[in-house]
This record gives sequence, C-alpha cells and structure tokens, in this order.
Amino acid sequence: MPELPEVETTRRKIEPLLRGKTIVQIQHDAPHKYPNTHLAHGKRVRALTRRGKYLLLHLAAADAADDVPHDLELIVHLGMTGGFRLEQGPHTRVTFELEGGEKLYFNDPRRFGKVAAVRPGEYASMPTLAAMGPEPLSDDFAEAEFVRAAASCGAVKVWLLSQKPVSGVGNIYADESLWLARIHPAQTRLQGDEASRLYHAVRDVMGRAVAAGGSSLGNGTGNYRQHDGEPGSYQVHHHAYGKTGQPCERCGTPIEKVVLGQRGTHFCPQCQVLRKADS
DNA sequence: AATCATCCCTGAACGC
DNA sequence: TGCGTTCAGGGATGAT
Repeated sequence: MPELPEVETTRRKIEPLLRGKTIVQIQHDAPHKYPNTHLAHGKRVRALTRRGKYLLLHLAAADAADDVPHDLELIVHLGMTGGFRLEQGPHTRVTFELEGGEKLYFNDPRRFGKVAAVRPGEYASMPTLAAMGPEPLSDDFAEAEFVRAAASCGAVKVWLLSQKPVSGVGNIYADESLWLARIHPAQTRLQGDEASRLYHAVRDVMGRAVAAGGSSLGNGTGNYRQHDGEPGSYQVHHHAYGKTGQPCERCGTPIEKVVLGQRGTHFCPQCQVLRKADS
C-alpha cells in the first residue's frame, strides 16, 4: 500500500518521463472518479512534486514563458493499489498520452486511487490534502510542535494516520514507528519523552524507507511496484507490520495484532505497554 | 470540533 | 476442484 516512501519513489521514477513533456490527452472512462482531467490537454508538465501521499503535476500552457506560474495542477493519489506502468494492463484506469506518442498508464486494480485537475492550491475537494501536516523529512517538521500537539492527542496511531501531525504516514509505517519508539498504538496524551522518541522514530523509519525505495509486500497484482516493475526493499526491515505471532526482535515476545481505527495494528505487548492516561 | 462507522473496490487467502 | 466468504485499507462522507 503506497505510503510516503512508495509515493516518493514513484515521483522520482516518473519525473524524468514527464518533466517538460506536453500532455496530449488523458483517457479514462470514469469522469466522476477522475474529474476535470481534460483541462490538462495540451499543457506542459513543469514539475512533479509530492505532498504526503499525493503527487502533484504542475501544468502550464505549452508555450508559456518559464517565469509564468503554472495554472493547473493534476493531483494523483495512488490509493491502495495504484501505480504507473509503461505498458497497458488489465487494470489500467487512466492513460496519459504525451507528446511524441509516449504513453504512461495509471494502473489501479481496486480503484481507490484518484486523479483530478484543480487550480493550483485549491484543494477544497480533497480535505486531507488541504489540511496536510508537515513533511516528515523536512525542516518544517518541528519536534517541539509535534511534542506539544501529542500531549493532547487521542489514540496515537489514529492521530498519526490523520496526516495532520505529520504527512505521509500510513498503516505500515505507523506500526513500524510506534514499535521503534516503544509506544502502544492506543496510547493517548503522550508524555514529552514518548513524543520525542516517536518524532525521531518517524523521521528514522521514513528516511530509511525512502532510501530503500519503499516496501513491496507479497507478489499479487495489488502490491506496490515501481513503474518498471522493480520492488522496493524496505519490507525486509519491518519489525511489527505483518509479523503477527513472530518474536519481537527486541524481546522475543510474540507480536500481537489488534484492530484500531478500523486498521490492522501490530505491536509488541512487552515493549509497547499501554500506560494509563493519568499515570 | 472531534470522533466514529460506513462505504468504495477487487484480488488473494481461506474454509468447507 | 470449486465455490462462497472474509480480509486488506486511505480517505471521503455522513452521523453522533
């Protein structure tokens, strides 16, 4: 499931294919699911950026001067199973036709992904993007602010997944970060030392995962792959996610799985103890 | 305002 | 073998 490391890996891989190219046409048969993509026809890709798990194609008229700001953004969210491919497949949902006849295919078996064109910065139709917290690997992600906000948070994993304290953390990296910080996923109102550990754990886990090209799980059609089919490798460094029943690598206690916030949640019951809210 | 359940969607894994 | 059931989950939405 693409989280920030997988989305960033995707961005780096497809940027050279898109930057400077004019989009001739975007084809799909679900106008309600992929709104306003026709506005991108004939526009040039100025840049490909990322906010959290969202990819943003900055588009401007093909003949616009370089110092004229872009006037359209194409937002792409990979959802659970989305990814770009160089060849059409049974789950191709959107086809990007570029100048010179090149094509890039958006593949998405479960159709949770999103593609939409909006005016730059106008994210009202995507409230999670509009309220997105700081990038975990940037200087904007401040420890003091994170610690302050964590002092009054609800269940910490649910809070992390909200994208508000920090962007790009999904189910896998939330479990991994909490394992590393030795905090129970259902812990509320983090103490200062707990929040500080979690802050550094998020940065550490996300940084290492980006460096590894993300995580690739299993070998089914829905699993994350780069556009050229290459898998990431961070899954070999997972300590909690998907490790149900296996011994914790710190203490040997079997990893437990529970459901928290409608999400499968993996943790070590020995290392990650739920502290009473008033203690 | 914050929290929560429901829905979307389909392949894989599972059970009989 | 084959069919039916369950599970996976990011984020929008409506309800509380």
